[in-house]
Amino acid sequence: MAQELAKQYDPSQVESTWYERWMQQNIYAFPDVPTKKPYSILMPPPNVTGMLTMGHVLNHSIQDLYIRYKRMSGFQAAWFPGLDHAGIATQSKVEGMLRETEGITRYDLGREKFVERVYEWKDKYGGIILQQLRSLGNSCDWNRTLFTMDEGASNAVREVFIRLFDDGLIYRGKRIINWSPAMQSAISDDEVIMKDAHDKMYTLKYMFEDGSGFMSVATVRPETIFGDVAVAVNPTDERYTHLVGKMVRVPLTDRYVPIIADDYVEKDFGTGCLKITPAHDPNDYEVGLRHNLPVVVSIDATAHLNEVAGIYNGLERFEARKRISKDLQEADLVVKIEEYLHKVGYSERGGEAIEPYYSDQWFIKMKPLAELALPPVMEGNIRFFPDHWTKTYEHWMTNIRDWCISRQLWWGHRIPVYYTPDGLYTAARNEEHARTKLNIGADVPLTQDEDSLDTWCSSWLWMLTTMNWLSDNETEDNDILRSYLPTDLLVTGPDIIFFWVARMIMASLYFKKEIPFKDVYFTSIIRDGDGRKMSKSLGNSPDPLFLFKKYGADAVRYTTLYLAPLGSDVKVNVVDDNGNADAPQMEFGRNFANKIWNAARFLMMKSEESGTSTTADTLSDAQLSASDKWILSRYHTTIQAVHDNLGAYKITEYTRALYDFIWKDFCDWYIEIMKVQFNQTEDAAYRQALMRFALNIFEGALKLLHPIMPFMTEEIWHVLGNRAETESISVQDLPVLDNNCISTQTEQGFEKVQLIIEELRMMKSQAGIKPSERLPLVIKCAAEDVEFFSLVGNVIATLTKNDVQSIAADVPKPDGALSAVVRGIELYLIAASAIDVDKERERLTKELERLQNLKRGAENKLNNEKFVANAKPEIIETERTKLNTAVEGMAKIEEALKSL
RNA sequence: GGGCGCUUAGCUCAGCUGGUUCAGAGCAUCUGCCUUACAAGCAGAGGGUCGGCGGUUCAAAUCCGUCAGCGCCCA
Repeated sequence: MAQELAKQYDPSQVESTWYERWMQQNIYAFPDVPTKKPYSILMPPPNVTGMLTMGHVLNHSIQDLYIRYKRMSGFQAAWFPGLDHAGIATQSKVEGMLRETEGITRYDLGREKFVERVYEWKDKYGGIILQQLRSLGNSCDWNRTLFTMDEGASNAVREVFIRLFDDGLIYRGKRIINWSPAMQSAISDDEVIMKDAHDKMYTLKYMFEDGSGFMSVATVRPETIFGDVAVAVNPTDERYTHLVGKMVRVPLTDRYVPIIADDYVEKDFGTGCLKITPAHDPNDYEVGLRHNLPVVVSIDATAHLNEVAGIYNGLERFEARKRISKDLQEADLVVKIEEYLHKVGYSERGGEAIEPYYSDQWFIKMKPLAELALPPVMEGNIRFFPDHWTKTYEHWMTNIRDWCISRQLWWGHRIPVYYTPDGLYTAARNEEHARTKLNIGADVPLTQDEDSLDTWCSSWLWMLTTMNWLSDNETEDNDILRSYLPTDLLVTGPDIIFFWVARMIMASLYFKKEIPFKDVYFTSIIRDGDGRKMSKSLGNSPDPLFLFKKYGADAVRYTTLYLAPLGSDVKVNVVDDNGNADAPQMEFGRNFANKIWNAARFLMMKSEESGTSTTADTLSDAQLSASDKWILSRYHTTIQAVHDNLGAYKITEYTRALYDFIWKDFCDWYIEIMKVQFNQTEDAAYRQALMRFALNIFEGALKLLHPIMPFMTEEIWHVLGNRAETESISVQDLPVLDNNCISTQTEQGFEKVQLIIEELRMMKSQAGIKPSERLPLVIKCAAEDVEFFSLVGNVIATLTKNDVQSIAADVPKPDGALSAVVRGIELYLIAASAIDVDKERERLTKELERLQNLKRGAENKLNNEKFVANAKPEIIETERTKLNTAVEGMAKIEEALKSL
């Protein structure tokens, strides 16, 4: 214990050292067959696209908190880590990098070379991310790290495709899908972000075939007129019913299209006439299907107009809009142009406007899966925290739409479908398998589908692939699955409730007939000072590593969880620090860490002074002072609070309970009292026992705090106990709750002592007397309390820097003294010089007013018959006590005022 | 248009299964302290009619309704 501790806590050295030792000891690995009751968590795999954000810090801190908490509660803690290949996001990053650094596109490299380059990227950034997660302190079993493109995971993805195909749940078809022109790929509905757009509403003239005038048709996309196949009106719209069946001419063309009637058209919208362009609008597509209309594609995959557009062939869509708008006006085919605010879909990745695109894609039929996945959540077998997300989940599941899973990307799992030249196709593991399924010979050439699968086609199997399900194409069950599925907790952001959470529930139930997890904790969304969500794309998140370096990972973890309540977003102010985004609120956690560090320094110093040892006896029951009993009661109350709050996922409450106990109760009060107790005797055995007592509580508090501040608690636990490097606090048991130690009576008694001390300090402060000026103190209390206050008198005197003159039931009020009444106890401080009578009168009058209000409030209640009749007895009793103490106190203060 | 959430001190947020002297914490501000654990600290102080209105109740920051503002999700 001879180690010198710095005055200020320096996390940098401590954190890296301990993480390395934990890894060397391999203490976070877990066996396939648990030796204890298992508790498992699936880590949502971070993307390999770049750096982590504050959101990851929050999410991973919560997971690590629960894993460590359960590990210290006697469970086999099993945290499965991994990384996600993030198809579209990663491919776009790598393409961007190639464009900027080498001026080339993926087509210049070809598929194979391009994928090699993406793997290089993945190795680099995946490595960085894993390093960041280590810096955070994650106690997962890294030996089990799974990458979604690993062979085992890929096998499962392929097998799942084949099964769903064979079960008739996967189909291929021409549909309108969301097309990202930048990525040259389909994207799912969930990857489209709707944003307000200021556009123009054009009302165009569609001339009648017989020359009898025109229909006014409103559109925001005049560039799509070449794909028009009809003009639709509402069947109940009397303005137009007589026109249904007539033909009108598409502006700027020689084509005529019919006027049709369809419910989809809103009479009040625009002119009530809608142009129908099935190839370029999903709603129009549905209308087209109902009326057997052709699909005319006029915009190609690169968002340029095609040959159908005649002289506009080859123009980019927005350029075309300008040209066509101008030409329409010159041809007198425009009725009016108005400003129009509406929602437009943009690609989550590329950021460009989505182009609805008519093309061949692969889909999963979602309805049968949704029917499986809804009941467990509605019936509470899977619980959401906060609970209100179940409504969102229910709505999505009951309005489910088929999932477009094909992506025209090179980075991802290639679709395992093989085609013959005759157009036969099937899903298979390989060509041989496909030939068997198609019953064709080796001479028939086969080609594999060029497209890749949506990234979530691997993520939705995460609870299975992390446990090696079908990793060899065949093994349906194994020790890991039997032991750890369903997992206990999933921690994730509510923004991926559909992408991921819902689909995992579907996949788990469909393929394994088992729920994937029991509890789902939806984290807060972290926003910057302006309320914007922190994200990689916005670049408004501080770099976690910068924050770790400046404040310590423990401090960042602690502050983040302290700030992030269940169920609502959290704002973190971001300021600039020499070019780095900084979050000054993290000082809160850093200061807390420093406080704990210094408490440890103090305890160590006194331990050495007393010569106590880890094996020394603690205080006997008979030796416990009122203060000792009080801190013991607070300590066990805190243990209870930790379990209650973590059990209810009230993480913020957990952080507050520990903050209050350690800083307020232990440091502000108990340590100061300990000093008094330590110094008032020379008894070495008592001093050692006292230190042992305090150390036991402090080490217990460290254990309770370890799940959220793993590094610092480990360091201090070693220093205080002089423990070997191979030991770890993270595999110790949490302190055991003893309800016998919790006493409201003890706590209330001590509360009086606290109030008296605070009152005495305030009396000096307000009278302008220096805190350090020692004054004689007289305490006048009820006879039965004299003994109690005599025992704590020294504490009161020392903590207020006064000297006890007398503690008795019947002392006369000293002359020229400052006086106060606290809970019926009279306090007198005998000032050396004349007291300021005006100030004293002011202070006493203020207190008198406060008591008068208290008295009035209590009286009003007690005089109210209905209150006395309805309120719970203990509430009534409290009001009576309140009234009595107020009346008593007032009498004493009035007396004091008179004698001034 | 439908659904969900938020609004408490200058700032960031607790408290909200209604009642313990309940209006709190941290930061910021002001005053005094380098008291041998800690100035990243200690001791004190000021600061809010708990978004507006209405209701239920003996009792509302807490429950209900409504309005306003902000945010998110889905059409």
